[in-house]
Amino acid sequence: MRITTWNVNSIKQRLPHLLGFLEEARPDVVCLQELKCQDEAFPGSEVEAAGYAVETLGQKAYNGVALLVRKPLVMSEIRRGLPGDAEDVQARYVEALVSGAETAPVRVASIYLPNGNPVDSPKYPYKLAFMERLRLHARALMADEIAVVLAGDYNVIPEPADAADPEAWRSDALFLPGSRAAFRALLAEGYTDALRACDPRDGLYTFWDYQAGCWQRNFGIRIDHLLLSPQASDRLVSASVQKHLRGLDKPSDHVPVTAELTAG
DNA sequence: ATGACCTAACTTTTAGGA
Repeated sequence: MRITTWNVNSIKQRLPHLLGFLEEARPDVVCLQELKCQDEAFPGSEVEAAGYAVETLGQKAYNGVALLVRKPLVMSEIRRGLPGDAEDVQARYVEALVSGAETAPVRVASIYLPNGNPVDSPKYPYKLAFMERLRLHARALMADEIAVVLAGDYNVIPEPADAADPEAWRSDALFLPGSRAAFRALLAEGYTDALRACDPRDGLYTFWDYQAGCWQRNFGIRIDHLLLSPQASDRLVSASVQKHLRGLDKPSDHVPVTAELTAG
């Protein structure tokens, strides 16, 4: 079972790339972030025609997340939004139980974690509060003792090895000690960083800014992650970054990251 | 030298992104 996370930076702009990726990679589950459209504007018929069922949590212009599962897999127990964020109107979390006849169930979440910049604005405490709500929910999900995959754009550079030039990010919300500590607190609940578990090398990046020739200079950072519960980690076969998509015309600034799990 | 993108929106300029 292949599970992909991808911040597409506008689903309308990226639909051709998404359809091409679905065809070439044939992932079983895709977690999308930054749809930048409302639910009714999501290109559901095109994605369904490609063989996928869809659950979205859209928002006009900003944010927006979705889950795609390849038929005949099905989604149930859909959750939109994290517990405790009733007053939070930003569309950043959608979760479902994914199951099939020959596949042990996996609970999958698509997460678009707040950026948090500028750090002296309310956006940074909002980021940390979101991460704390996520940690508490991640802990609660452990009680089910089933495979859980929390996938998305975390907007956190976990370690210096996850940036081409860590010094350039020293005072940025993506790399501040508080953001990194909150990410480690998620891991401390018992979750495994799938890509890092499979590949210890430096230079694994998932985002390159559009500006300043960052892609051409490989000035990247690793901020898109799949966190696996022990039951999911036991099934982990491989994880990889689909870097080639950043080189296409009109790319997203993020590329897909995929973890492969055994069927059961 | 200190710039260099991209996207959506009540678009000719701004806000947000990272």
